Amino acid sequence: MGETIQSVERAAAILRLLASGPRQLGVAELARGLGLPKGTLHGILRTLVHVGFVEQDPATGKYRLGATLLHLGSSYLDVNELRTRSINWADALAGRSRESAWIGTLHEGHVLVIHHVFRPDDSMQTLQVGTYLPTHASALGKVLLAHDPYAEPAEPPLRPHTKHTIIDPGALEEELDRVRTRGWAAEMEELVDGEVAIAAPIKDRRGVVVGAIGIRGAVERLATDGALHMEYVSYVRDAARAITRDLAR
Amino acid sequence: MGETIQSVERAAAILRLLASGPRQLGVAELARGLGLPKGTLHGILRTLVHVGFVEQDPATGKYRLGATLLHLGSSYLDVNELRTRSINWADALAGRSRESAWIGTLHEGHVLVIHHVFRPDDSMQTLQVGTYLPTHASALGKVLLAHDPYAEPAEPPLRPHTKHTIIDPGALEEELDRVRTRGWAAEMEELVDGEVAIAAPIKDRRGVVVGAIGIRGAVERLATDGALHMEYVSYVRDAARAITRDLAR
DNA sequence: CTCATGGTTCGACAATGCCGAACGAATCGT
DNA sequence: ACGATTCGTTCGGCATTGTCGAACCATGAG
Repeated sequence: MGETIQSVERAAAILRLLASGPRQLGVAELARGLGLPKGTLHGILRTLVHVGFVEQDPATGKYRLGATLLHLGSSYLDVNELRTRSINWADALAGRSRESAWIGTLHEGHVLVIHHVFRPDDSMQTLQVGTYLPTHASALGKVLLAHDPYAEPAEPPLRPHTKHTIIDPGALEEELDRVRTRGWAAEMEELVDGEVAIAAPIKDRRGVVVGAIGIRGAVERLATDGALHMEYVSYVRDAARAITRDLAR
Repeated sequence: MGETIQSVERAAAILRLLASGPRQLGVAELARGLGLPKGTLHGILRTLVHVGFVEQDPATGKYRLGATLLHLGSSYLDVNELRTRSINWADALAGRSRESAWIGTLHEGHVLVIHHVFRPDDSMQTLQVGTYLPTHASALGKVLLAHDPYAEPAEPPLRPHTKHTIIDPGALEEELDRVRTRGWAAEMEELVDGEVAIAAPIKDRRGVVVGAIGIRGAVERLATDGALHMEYVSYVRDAARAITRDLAR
């Protein structure tokens, strides 16, 4: 056995491809996308259907992700120590700031949202747990990037989300320096127009940054004339410090 | 190739076993649980780690689920038609009833929660999307069970969650009959003490039940002297009918 | 009505991954 | 402090396992 099991790796590639778009894919499309013969793919797909990781549309014969994955994903949240330890602090942060609170980790070049508390007194928000945020255009991402030992500033080019998004690698590096020295990150309408965010790093007992926590809300509530209200910054930093302390025990 | 690919099936079994408990498991434990040689498992685990489905604790060497699964699970939600079509209705239901709204599907003998709207004006609730509810002890489960062609009342024995849980198979069958004729299900403190729930079926364009929608809240708000307030029942049934109509288009 | 495209089946070949025993490290119990 | 377990990991031979490509039907478009 050389290094890694071929069929399992291929199965994972199929799942990732199915997850990459909202569309459901057929055998032929997958074969083209992965450069594998149709017959081979069919065998793996049959197995994935059997274990519930993939579902097949009875009408068209095309394939999509299965419900078992949803359950496995939520099981991951139970195991995740960072999340279980920080849930209460995120609730408190949301309550004190009266804005939505977020917790994220670095994962494959993106910020993976592992917890999300809605803004109090404001329903009609969709939950973002499990989704990706861009590292260069989010407060959480800047914090994680700034403290990542491998300093991987996501694969260029930096995609602009609004006209305020930092797309110049040099400017991003300067911004990350500021984040490092200051200890927290701001994001001024760089991901969504009209929304700003604040984030601070969470460290484990050895001092390495394992995640970030922050809030996000309308610019008119959190800032005046482009300057953040510092009370919100202290809320976020307090929460981050509390979780860090909690993880050290 | 007989029927299904061995290594992929084994990989899935590993993931399910890791998801079954909050604890992280070692190679030896997995080998015992699955009846496979340690060496074999190690190879599959190495691959699962490589694709991010599994993480290994650097300290203890034990394995736990990986972050990629969380992202795959949330991707499933994007693809799921029932969910995308019913989100708005669930929001409306939660708003009108001022209680938490839930949408679930039958999956491997459990109710899989695919959407969950918090109760308005009440933060500090943990999201339940992706978790399982028992079929025999939840309003959603009763609805789904009552209309399941394969009529699988979950594997006995029926586990009691409170002293009101229906644990007698005969009594459950009677209850399901009532649900069928009445068109909706009630659950009076059968899952959690002090909480009641109401649910109604969602059908696709062919008329088969593909899911259920309902609300859940404190018994003192939703009922008086053990009798549900019928206005809540109509809220739920209205929402279910609206989604059914929506799916038919 | 034809043709292209999509999902599925099949059988032969050999590459692939399974297995069991052996290794070194860590932990537990005494 | 020291054996005795128990753990995660490595390795190489064997045959089981999965890969491959061509052939098979359905479906839908032109």
